Amino acid sequence: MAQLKKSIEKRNALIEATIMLVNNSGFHATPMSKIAKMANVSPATIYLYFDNKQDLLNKTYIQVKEAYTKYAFATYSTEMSVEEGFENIWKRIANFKLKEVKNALFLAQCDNSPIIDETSKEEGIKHLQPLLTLWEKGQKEGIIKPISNYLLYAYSINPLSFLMINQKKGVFQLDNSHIEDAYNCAWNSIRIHKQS
Amino acid sequence: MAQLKKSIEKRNALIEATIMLVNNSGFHATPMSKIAKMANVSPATIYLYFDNKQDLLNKTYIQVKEAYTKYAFATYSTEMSVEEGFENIWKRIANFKLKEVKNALFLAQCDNSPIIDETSKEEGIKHLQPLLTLWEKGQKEGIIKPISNYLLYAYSINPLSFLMINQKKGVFQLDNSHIEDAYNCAWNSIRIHKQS
DNA sequence: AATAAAAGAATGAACGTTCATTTTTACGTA
DNA sequence: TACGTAAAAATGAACGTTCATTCTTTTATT
Repeated sequence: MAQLKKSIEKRNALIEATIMLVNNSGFHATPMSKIAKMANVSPATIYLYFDNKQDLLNKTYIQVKEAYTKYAFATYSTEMSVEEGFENIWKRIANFKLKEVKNALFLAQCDNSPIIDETSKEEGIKHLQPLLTLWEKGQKEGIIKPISNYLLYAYSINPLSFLMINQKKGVFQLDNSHIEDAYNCAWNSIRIHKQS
Repeated sequence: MAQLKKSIEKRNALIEATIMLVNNSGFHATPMSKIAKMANVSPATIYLYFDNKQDLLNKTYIQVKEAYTKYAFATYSTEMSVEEGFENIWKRIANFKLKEVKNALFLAQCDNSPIIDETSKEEGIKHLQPLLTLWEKGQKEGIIKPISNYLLYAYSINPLSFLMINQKKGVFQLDNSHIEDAYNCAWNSIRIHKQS
């Protein structure tokens, strides 16, 4: 791989095209030639920026995942209370999925299939730490259920991916009132309820 | 396609092989030749049972989905109360995912990617009706939140798929105590809480 | 003019599917 | 029961296409 000069635009066009085409057809059903065409580039040019097709996918995944986590925590501060902090992070994540549908769909598909190298996936998960720390704090304070992080994530964050996918199909609209309902589901599923 | 006689075994072997290989590599990365080899059959033989590769995948999907929904509702009766009925169905679903890991993973991957025809997916969803009816009843009784079916599903049922996938990776173990925790998350997320 | 970037055509491997042939099964006849 | 035969089922090799990647040439940059 050579030094890239004025070519960041081209690299971005390639990543953009990859996202679009993978969303619509899946990775293996998307030929390099199509990616090249959509990015207005020769197929050979892709190989100036990426080692091969798998590398293109991995790098795309990591880049999108980083943008996602960066967005998720942009307005969060560790000074916030547990409930306030959770609501803040959750709504940022929901917002990302509303605004950046393409990117969110791409992540959902990658996370649910074996097309991404396991090492690239780990690379992408790293930045989730602030949320895990917040949960830990909430558990110490008796606000969050004392259960595995995987369960907390499965019930409070992951459902948004499912809603995304169904929104894409057009059978469901994830508008602002639904977002509020969804937030209540998420929060109710992980918070501790006073005994009845 | 001709009449199939003693060949149900062969058909099943093909479907079984498809599930295994798609789970491990994804659909497009699984050549027909490998499916044939794993089923101890010639590649050409596949075409006696299925029209083409896509048809093989669709039929596999529908068959597994039907087994799944049949299992899910096997012990449910409409006489049950809403909470009882929900717990019954939920735990059957969880159980299916514990016992039939291969099948559950296969469904999760198909449901989250564009590899299955939309018509086949609709075919697979049809059998979920009893759960939707139960929710409707619960909403009338003021027990279940008055929100979209998609939200109810996203928060109470879909998280199990995520937990599945992470179990397969070996980073999480979905044992009986986790199941109980997960059930509480699910139920808390969709039931109406008394005002605080 | 020299070097880097990009292009398009070429290459070779892999794959889905089909074809020509062989093997197995079913069954009527002796 | 044993045999012969026609249909069904199954096979392995072959075909044609697609695709990732590389090679050679052209274009842009310094």
